[in-house]
Amino acid sequence: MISKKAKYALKALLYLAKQHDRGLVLISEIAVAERIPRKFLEAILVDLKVQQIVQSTRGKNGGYTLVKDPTQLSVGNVIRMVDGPLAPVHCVSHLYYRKCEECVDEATCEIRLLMKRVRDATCDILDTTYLADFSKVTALVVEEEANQI
Amino acid sequence: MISKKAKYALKALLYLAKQHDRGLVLISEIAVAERIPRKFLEAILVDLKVQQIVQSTRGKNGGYTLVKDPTQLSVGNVIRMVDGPLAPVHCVSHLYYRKCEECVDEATCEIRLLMKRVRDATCDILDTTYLADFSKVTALVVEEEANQI
DNA sequence: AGAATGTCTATAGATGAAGTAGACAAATTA
DNA sequence: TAATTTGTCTACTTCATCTATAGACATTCT
Repeated sequence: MISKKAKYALKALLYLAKQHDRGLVLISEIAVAERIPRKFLEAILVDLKVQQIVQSTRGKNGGYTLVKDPTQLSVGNVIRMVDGPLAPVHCVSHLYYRKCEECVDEATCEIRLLMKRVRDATCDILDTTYLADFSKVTALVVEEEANQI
Repeated sequence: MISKKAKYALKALLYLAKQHDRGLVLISEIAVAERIPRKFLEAILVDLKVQQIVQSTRGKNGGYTLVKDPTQLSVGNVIRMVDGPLAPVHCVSHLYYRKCEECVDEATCEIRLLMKRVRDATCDILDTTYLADFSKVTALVVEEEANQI
């Protein structure tokens, strides 16, 4: 199960991707549109800013924008930033690998081999789906590209 | 991430499956062999008993056995019993379905569609892998079948 | 100066994970 | 029957994490 925080982060980023051509977007606008508790969203956006996914400007007419290209930012990426590993057990995670304390022999642990298949299947999906792959976003990206001509 | 409890449950059941021909197995034997805290394992086994996966006898020479056929008991089944849904979000779970509170329109929610793919991929693996599919267990099942001739 | 924004620090309640303690009940066997 | 060996039941603890909320503060624009 992914956390609400990760779901909120995804929705917020997707919203920003949709509005990308509009420039800065208010926290409260995102909060209302995506039904995310405002203060909670604030904290999430700060995290995403630290990760250099979004950018912000303070003061009047301030707000947030996406900095990372939606065609390069995968859902797996976002979830990992917020929730940590996608893998069902640490011992099959690539980026968050940790040995199981109780495991007698990792090399022959059959639970591990099974979980590795689950991890791979999950990552195959989430690491190859980018924000731009969501239809509303794609439409805008295409539109943007058209404008650049 | 699956819980330690679920991992312990799996390991304990796999151990019971391996020892199936030996009759009753002590909690403490499983605990030592699989490095599971004894009292914690006790609680897990009680749960599994309620779910009618295992059976127990009290008193001297007591212990636990697997009641359910290892060729019929899937890993997905076990994890669900302990941890609940395999799906990454409630709204794509079959057995634990729940609407997302914040979701504006479930039918067109693209995060949901993506998560559904993840759920399906996960379940495809875990619901078609049975305890008997683990090599050590299979070996014993085959052996048992041979003995029945 | 004042309004509209994001930022920072602190806190809090609920929940669940992971584990522990100890009295109790049942079965065996000496 | 008494002692021993098992599983059972109830209760508790500890710790972490999730999901927020409150409020003062800093910055920018007009």
